[in-house]
Amino acid sequence: MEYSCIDDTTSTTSESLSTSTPSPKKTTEKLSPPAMRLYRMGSGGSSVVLDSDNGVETESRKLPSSKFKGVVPQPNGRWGAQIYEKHQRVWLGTFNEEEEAASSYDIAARRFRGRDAVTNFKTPAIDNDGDDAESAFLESHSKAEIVDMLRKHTYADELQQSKRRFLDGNGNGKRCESTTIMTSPHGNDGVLRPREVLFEKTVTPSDVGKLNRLVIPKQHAEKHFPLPAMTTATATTNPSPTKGVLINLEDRAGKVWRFRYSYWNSSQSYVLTKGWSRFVKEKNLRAGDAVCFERSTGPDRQLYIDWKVRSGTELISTPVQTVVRLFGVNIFKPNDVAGECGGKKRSREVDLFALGCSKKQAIINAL
DNA sequence: AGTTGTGTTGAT
DNA sequence: TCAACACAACTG
Repeated sequence: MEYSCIDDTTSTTSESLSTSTPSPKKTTEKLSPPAMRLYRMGSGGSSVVLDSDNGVETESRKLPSSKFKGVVPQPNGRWGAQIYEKHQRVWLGTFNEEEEAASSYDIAARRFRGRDAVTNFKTPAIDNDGDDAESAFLESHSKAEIVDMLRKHTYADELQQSKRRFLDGNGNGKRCESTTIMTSPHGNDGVLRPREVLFEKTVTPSDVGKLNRLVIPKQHAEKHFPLPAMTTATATTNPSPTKGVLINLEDRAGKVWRFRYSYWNSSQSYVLTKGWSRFVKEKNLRAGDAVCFERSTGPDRQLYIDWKVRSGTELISTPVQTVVRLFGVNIFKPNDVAGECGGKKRSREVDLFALGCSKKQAIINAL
C-alpha cells in the first residue's frame, strides 16, 4: 500500500463501519439505564433536560456527568472517552452508549497502564490455558493503534480477527504475531532516506485560508494518491466518493503529519482536510508558498511532505532548524523573517515546534 | 449547520 | 490525573 490507509476516525463514520450500530438518532433514540432518567435534547453549550418522570422541561446548562471513569458527556447527548498520560489527554472517541465509552476507556487503561489498571468494568478472565489473548493483542499493538481502533470502533473486530489468525497460524505451524506496528520509519537518525518527488503545489489563498483544506490537483491525486474504490452504487459517476482515508506524511524534521484525504463531490476535488490547518499554522504557510509531496524509493514507501517559502519569484526551502538538545530540552534558533503582525505569533509556534510541536502531536508521537 | 474533540482550568 | 466547560476545528 502506498500510504497508510486508515478509515475515518470520527464516530459518525465509525458507526457506519461497525457492523450493526444504527446511525445515531440525535438524543431521543433510547432510554438508557433506568438510573439515568434525564436525557438531553438539543445541542450546544446549554441544553434542555426532560425529566421523564413528570415531563417537566427544565433549562440546564450543565451536561450530565458520567458515573464512569474516563467518560465525559458530549453536548449532543453522546459520550466521549478519554484517558490521560504524561499530563496530556488522549481522546478515545465518542460513543452513543455511556457504557461503550466506559469500556473503551477500560481497554485504553489496560494498554496504557497494564492489566491491573483501575477500570470501569471487571478485567476479563484469563484463558483456561493461562494465555491471555486480549493482553497479548494489546501488547502487540502500539498505544496509538489501540487508540485508533477505539476511535474507529473497530477494536472488537480486530481483536476477534487477531484471535482467529492466531489459531490459524498455530494450525499451520506458523506464528502470527504482531500486526502492523504503526512505524514512523523516520528513525531519528538524521539520515535522509532516498526519495522521489511526486509533485509540488503552490498553495492558493484558499489553501491557507479558513477552508482548512488543501486541494490536491486532480492529476496528481489520481496518479499518486488513488482513493480506494467505493463499494456502493454510485461508483460509476464519481471518481471515488469515499469517506476518505487518513494518510501519514513525514516532514523534514521527522515529525509525522496525519491528514484526512478525501474527495469532495461538491467541488469535484481531492482534498486534504483534517490536520491540514495545523500544518499551515505550524509552518506558517502563506499563499504562494509551496508544498511538496515526496515518497521514499525504498521498500517502506514512506510519504513525505515538505514546504517551501516564496521569496520574490523563487521558492526556497527553509533550512532545517538546528535543534540542540540541552538538559532534555530542545533549544533552537528561529530562522524566520516573519514580518508584520504574524511575526510574534509565528515565532511562538516555531518554539512549540522545537519543543515537540503542538500538544496533540506530542501525544501522538509519544504513543 | 451539526458534531467532535481540543484548549483550558480548577479539583483531587 | 481527572472532568467540566467553552468553542474552534471538523465534516462533505
